[in-house]
Amino acid sequence: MPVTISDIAKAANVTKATVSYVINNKPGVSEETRQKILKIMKEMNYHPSTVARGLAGKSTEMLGLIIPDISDHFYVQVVRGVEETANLYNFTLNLCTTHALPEKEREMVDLFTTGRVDGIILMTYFLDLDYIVNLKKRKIPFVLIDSTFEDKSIYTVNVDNFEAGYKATEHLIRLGHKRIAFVGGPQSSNDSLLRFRGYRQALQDHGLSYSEDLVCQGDFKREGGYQAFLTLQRLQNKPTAVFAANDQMAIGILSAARSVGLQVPQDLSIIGCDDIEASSVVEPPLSTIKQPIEEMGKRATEIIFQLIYKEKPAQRRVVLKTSLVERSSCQAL
Amino acid sequence: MPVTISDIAKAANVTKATVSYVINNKPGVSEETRQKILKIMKEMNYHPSTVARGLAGKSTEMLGLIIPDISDHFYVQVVRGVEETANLYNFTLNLCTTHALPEKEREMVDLFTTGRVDGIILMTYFLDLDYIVNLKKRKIPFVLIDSTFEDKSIYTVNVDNFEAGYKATEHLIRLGHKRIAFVGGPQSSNDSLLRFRGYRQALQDHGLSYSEDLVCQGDFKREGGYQAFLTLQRLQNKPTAVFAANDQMAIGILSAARSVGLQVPQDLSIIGCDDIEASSVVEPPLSTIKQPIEEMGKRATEIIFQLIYKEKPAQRRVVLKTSLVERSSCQAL
DNA sequence: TTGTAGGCGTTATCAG
DNA sequence: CTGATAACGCCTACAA
Repeated sequence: MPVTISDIAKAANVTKATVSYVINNKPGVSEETRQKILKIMKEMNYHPSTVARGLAGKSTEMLGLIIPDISDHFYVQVVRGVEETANLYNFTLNLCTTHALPEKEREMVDLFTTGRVDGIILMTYFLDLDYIVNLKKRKIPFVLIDSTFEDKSIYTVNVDNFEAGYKATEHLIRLGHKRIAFVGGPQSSNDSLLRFRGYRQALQDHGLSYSEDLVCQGDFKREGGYQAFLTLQRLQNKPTAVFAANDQMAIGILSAARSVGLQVPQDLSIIGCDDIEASSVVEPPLSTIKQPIEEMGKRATEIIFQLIYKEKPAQRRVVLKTSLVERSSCQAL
Repeated sequence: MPVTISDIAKAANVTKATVSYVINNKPGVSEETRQKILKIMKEMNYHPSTVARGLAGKSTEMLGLIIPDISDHFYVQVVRGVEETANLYNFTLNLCTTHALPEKEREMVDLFTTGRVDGIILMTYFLDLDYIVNLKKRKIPFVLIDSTFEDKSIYTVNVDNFEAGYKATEHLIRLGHKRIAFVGGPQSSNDSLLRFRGYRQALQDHGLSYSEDLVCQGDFKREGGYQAFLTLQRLQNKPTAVFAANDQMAIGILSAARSVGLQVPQDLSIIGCDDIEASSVVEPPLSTIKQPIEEMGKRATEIIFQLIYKEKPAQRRVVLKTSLVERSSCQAL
């Protein structure tokens, strides 16, 4: 249906090969013919079929991106980073979601390894290390984002979640808090676990005792934070500060605190993690640990392109640092 | 590199054609051979190449989606609706952004019309009607979201922005407000224009006079709302309520009001438009007009599939209704 | 019921 | 410098 390379060849009175040469600007074509062909291509509004090109073994100019869920702002930010970087290379994104279903994860990976894309960025949580390592046999570059694997043979990009927990807790400690609660995410969350470890380590490094009472489990949602705080409030010895493993929960804690008549930050300091948009408009604005999420997408994409173009990436594991965003939800004791 | 149809054929002692038949479960293959082939495909973990299949004229199982910007929450929601619907059909998304650059828009459309995808959903703002109508010649289904065209020959999905403006204004009027300001988006925004028209119409229908003084231009951003409100404050006869053409600006107006010592909603009622996440956590929670953005993506995708599968969509123009979300930023006078 | 052969649009190889 | 020609993996008449 659309105009093909043969149409151009015919119009220019040459063969397809010659046209192909000028498309990929390879030598072996006289300047005269080259210009003529270029002109005709313009006139006929010709665009090489990426599909055919892909079949013939060349680049598809597409990157596969596998995320669990596009409703989650976290992944949206990753997508943003990937998209913008891919754009620089004139690549387009092939996006799919798994909804954190193991079979879907495998299905999507299989889909992408059939030559439909030139590289894959994956955020999967159920594929085991064996499966991932075996992906290398399929000869298509891939990078993992936010994965739990520490294997040295694969490329991964992560945020330093331990450091995030450490920083948040340390901030509270510096403000003089001694009874600091931790509200975690769901059991299954590795990120939450690492932040928790950072929290413990910070307590320990500053000579504060760790108490299980002060640790609550949430679900990364606002309501979970709300409930968790209510639980905390039933304690004899209440916390003066709380570190929530993400901002959504921190905001839930904020409303819970208000609902029981506490003032933030006068009566309670709160720090979150993520730096979502809502955190800056909430009252009081929420102090938080900002993660370079978009940057993760960017770095992963850069690695993919190095792999595609056969350059050797500097490192296999990149771990990005977080930063403290001080707003008004924390106060010195 | 990966296992191909020939590999399967060889292993099963049949020809590629036979394998192809069972892949597309067509008749003409004995149940016995079919089972045998199926089994071998499983064993060898075979997946037909979508690329080759696309070239041969079959479905690519991909939808092209063109948006201006993935940093904008509005488009993210559209993507979400599209993605989820496409998923039901086992389609994958080919996403690209134009950053609202005219050449990019054209480039992406051209890209997608070369057979790389089975259908296109586009949110472009610079391609003229002629160009769009001509797309039909390329024989690939497409649907426009949030477009300004009223042409009856193309498929479009929109939100009723006029109604949004009307509803917001009417809400304020019902609360007894008579001096209602309007803070619009950038000049180029058609959505903002339509909401403005709704605003005017509501005033008129309720016998209120329209005054140019009460209309300010913003930029759809928080800062723009902030500045716009400061301008409004310089008026002799100040407004008692303001309708912002989007929530970001409404939030800016909220801070501006606070900064000049006004209480919301006691001294000033504010209503926004969009219902972004921040609107529910801001203090006081913002009343707004909720748009079914995700629904737009969903509807557009459904139309695309009807087109792909040669069913006739019920209508060419679908216009979705908005709804009022009452929170605490508006008060009866 | 199965196999043969040609085509989809492009690239690559190898002569001329 | 240019032109045939054979892949690439799959689909679909048509023939056996």
